Amino acid sequence: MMELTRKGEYAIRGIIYLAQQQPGKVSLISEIAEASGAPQSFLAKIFQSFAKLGIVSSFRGTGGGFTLGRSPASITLREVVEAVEGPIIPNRCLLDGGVCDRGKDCKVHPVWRTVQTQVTQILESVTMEELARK
Amino acid sequence: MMELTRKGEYAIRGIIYLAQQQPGKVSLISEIAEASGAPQSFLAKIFQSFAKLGIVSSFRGTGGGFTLGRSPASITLREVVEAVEGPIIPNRCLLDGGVCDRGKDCKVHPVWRTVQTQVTQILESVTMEELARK
DNA sequence: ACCTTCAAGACTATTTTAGTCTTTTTATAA
DNA sequence: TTATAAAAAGACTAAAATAGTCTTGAAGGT
Repeated sequence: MMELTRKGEYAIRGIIYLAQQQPGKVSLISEIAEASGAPQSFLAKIFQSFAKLGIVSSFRGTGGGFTLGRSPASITLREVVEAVEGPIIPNRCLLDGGVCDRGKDCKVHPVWRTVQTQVTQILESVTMEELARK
Repeated sequence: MMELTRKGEYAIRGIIYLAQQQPGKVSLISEIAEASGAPQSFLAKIFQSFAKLGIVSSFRGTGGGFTLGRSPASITLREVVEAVEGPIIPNRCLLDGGVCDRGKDCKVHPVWRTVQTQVTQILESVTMEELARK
């Protein structure tokens, strides 16, 4: 239960790789893919969505590739995970402000809310800067 | 991310329904299914596995059905969830004692370990007795 | 012009989820 | 002892999510 997908793993490894490079250094997707053990074209898709979110910056043509879009210290694990896996929602009831069709006296609801809060906090507290340290 | 499946939801609702009945009262699967809004034959499968684990007791023939296998206070949400969804493992690396192919210097590993511990503790601390109260 | 690199979108295979249906076993009751 | 009532077991199916691949296009560099 609650398993990160391969997509999520590749995403994290790829971003950490970028965070470990010298600031401003542009890395090819082929290079990132090899370093993180991810299929290149799959990782390319992931990084495309990161580029849209500003987590990475992309450059085309000769000498192109990817760099981090912001400082490693400002990118949290939560942001990376949610970018590829969607929001952290342990239960459908927690969608849309948490209105559950099972009524207000559902005792399970607040438990999942707690899980959601805790997990979010843990992932929020970890930055790429920390994860990049060797 | 980290979403409980329908199976998990049905399982929880079904067990709570049983926990709300008078101790010793036998409930038909058709009755539990209706009360919990689950497809009967699907819920039957779920309760079959619960019976094997001793979470519920089953009785065949006329007057048969299901009761809780133990006191509601001794059945935790964690037990119910893990019975249907498998162990709480946010990352593959945490399997088999936590040996990750990416080496010991993987900084992400302990984060997922923390998530695992926290979620497990939260679910462990909630019993069916509490959830059954109206 | 030509080459390099990412962007976008269509496509596919595998696995997981979410069930259904049929047959068998066990128990009760007439 | 036969009928009936229920769960157990197992085969089966449909839909969705995951985990990719492949082709073409667009942007930038030489």
